[in-house]
Amino acid sequence: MEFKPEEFEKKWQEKWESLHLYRADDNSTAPRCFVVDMFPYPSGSSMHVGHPRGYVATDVYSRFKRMSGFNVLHPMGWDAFGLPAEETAILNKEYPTVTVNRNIDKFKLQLTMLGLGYDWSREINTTDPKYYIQTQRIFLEFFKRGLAQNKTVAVNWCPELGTVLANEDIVDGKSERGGYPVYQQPMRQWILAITQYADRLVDDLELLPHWPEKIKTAQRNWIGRSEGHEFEFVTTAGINVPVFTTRLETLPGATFLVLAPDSEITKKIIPSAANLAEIKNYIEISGQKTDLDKQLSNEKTGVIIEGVTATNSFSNTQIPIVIADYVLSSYGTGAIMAVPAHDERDAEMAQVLKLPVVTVVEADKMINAGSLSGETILEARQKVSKMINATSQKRFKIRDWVFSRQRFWGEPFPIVWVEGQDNYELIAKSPVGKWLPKEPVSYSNEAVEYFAVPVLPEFLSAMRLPQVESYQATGTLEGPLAGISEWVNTFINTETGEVSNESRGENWIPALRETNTMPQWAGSSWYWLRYMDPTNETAPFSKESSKYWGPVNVYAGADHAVAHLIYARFWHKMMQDAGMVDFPEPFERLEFLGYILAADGTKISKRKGNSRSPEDIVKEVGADAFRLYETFIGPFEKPIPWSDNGLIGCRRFLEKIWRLAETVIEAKAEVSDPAAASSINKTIQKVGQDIETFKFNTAVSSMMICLNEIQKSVVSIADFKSYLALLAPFAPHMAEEIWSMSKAEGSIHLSSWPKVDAKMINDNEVTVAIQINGKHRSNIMASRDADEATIRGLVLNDDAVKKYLAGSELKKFIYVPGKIVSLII
RNA sequence: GCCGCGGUGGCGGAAUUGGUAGACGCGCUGGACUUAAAAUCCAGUUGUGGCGACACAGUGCGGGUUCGAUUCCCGCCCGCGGCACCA
Repeated sequence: MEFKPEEFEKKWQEKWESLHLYRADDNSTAPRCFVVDMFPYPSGSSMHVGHPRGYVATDVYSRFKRMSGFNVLHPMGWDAFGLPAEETAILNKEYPTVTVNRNIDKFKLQLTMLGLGYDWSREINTTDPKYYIQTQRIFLEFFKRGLAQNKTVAVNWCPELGTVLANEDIVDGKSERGGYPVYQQPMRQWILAITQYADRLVDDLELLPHWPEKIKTAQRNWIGRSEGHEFEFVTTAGINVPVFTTRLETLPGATFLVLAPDSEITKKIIPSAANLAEIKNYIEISGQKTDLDKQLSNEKTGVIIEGVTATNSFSNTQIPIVIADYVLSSYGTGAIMAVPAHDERDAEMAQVLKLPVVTVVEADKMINAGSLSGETILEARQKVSKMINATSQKRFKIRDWVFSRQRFWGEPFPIVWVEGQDNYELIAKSPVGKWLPKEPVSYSNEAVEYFAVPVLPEFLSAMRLPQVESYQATGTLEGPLAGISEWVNTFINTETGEVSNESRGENWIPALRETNTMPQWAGSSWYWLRYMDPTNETAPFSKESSKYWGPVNVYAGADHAVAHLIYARFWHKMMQDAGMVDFPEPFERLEFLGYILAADGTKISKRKGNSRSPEDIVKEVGADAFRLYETFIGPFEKPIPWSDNGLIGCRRFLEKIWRLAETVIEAKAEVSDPAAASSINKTIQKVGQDIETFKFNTAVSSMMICLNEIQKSVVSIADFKSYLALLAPFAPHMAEEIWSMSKAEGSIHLSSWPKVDAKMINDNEVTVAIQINGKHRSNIMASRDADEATIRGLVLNDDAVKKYLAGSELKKFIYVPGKIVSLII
């Protein structure tokens, strides 16, 4: 019979789904295994050959764990909020839900076509109101803890996209999407205080031994914790300048101070300057620089404040104060002591402004530093600290997270604004009170003060995105929701906290709904928890479900080394503090996936049309061969250019198995050849180990080696079934088809992973290599546990060895048991 | 600039508590089958020299340690990824 995968693949896919083969059991006593893929954004352009790489790998892993006796939860979902869907929807004049659902259907079809065994009963979609009402619910926990704040900050405003972008959305000073210019604009924004968790986010990386070191390092760098000292310089302007430094011992070499142009301290000091006009001019110019400008030109600019100096309290000298934009107002105190001898940037500045350079450290010892000369750096640091009464300080690079977007297609904040403190205090007496932070969140607009009031979980349905005709950008800094009056104008009941667009008499006061929406990161910051309890309507998930399923055992995906994986950890830790989960980290093990690149080594992109569709490949070689190739192509974590070349090899491999199956089933042998049995048992061991460690390429290779070894031998049906079981995670359709052809019971995917029969592995006779003066010259066969004398006899009797030894003296004989003999002559 | 990862045949790659480099797959060469082709099967395939047995060289480059180095150490070169004036 010919091998025609197209004739049985669909049949099995439908059968598996109807049998609920991949449903996880919430009440099993078996050990659990929770495997999560980074869920995709269902774009309009459907999947290319790169997407399935990770999904196939986790599918193989999940099938292997299921066969090994685990209660496996392997679900899938959609990260469907965000700009592209909104833009497509505007273009097609349809509600974004229509766009999103169409794309999801397409993606789901593609995943199913590949035989990926997900538990679809737990499918989630971040844009489903039943899901995002829970995202809003979690936001309330941030709000309650004072972690959701409202600040007017300079944000990255992108006029073309009509929105504010996070730093992560900007690449080389331009928007990641579209490559448009980005400008700094002050705006009222929601901020999540991730900096309050910075220490824990660094420290708890220690709890993650099964994360790749490179991801942990990237996170440490991103959070950027540095430990140093803070202290003040006295100035002749009568104002003290606080500075932060990690090199306190270099204070003797501090020859000037530098202030960030936009810092508060600069504003206070410059009225005393003799060259105020020059300074104001500099501040204005540097304020107009975009991030891109700053990256393009690394040349230092700055201006000295004339008529004001600061005291270096160590050397007791007066030093100049400089305003320069290489110092950032957003880090440290917005002011530094400049030590040009020991800091490259300060050195450049000193050169531009011709300021003095004093070397105070040489070969790790202090010099030119008065009483400190000769001391080590650490001793000097401690002494200076005492001398000037500096305080130890920790500082972080990571900033609080700008968490709002001026878009329509995102989760609305569960917040309404009421006018005036009286109204706020009135509402605080209602059940809303226990959801309020210690410090009220408020802002002023045209002399009116507005207070943020959370919408209680039971009334969150009032905060669903409205179904409206137009949801285009307003063209102002505000988002589309600001232009929809039935969204903006509402009422809140001061007794109950209920929100409604109709005032129903007493206790109802006017309120304004928040018009910003959350960024796409919101829904993806907790979704793995929703899989555990996907239909819960009263909470994001139950405590019991998270106790049973959490944490995720294996989380697999590409990219997002910092942003998503830090946000997810941050949300998780907040939820731990809120008592929603009781484990500190969401992902026990992280497997980082390498991208499939286009054949030319560049990124696959729709625009360039440099990729192939999975449909085409499935048509050509079948889903199983495609799956095999996706895993065989190279190490999981390594980026690899796509090439069709190896596909045919995987297809041939399956055809050979198909032919062997026919022979085996017909022959009905009771016992295999010993060599074949040995080979299969060795392979069982190897494949299991390799899948567990995500080395899928060598697992496939070892199955190929085994097939080459057994295809000419007598193989019993039982042994062949063992082999088939190894193949099942990789080629589920064909394995199932042959399984049923051999009249086996049930599905192969619910059968047990074969046990290694150590007795069948014949590894007593081994090849021992012989090296003479470091060169490989010959091999002998020997018993694995032969003693040295026996080996010595065999070696000296070997023809090749005799030839080399003729006329020479054997100086040394080294035997590494079972492996090698090294002779020195 | 800083941090991380990597460099092995024509190609994807395998092998690292130091022990036969190039498994497996693709491609290529020759052969069998066929009227012919496809498919399949068999043999070969790191380079150089040799009809051949075989010899020498060989894991980015230069050194070192070792009986033995793709693996460890020192100094470079190149590529990829991330961060980027963070005091």
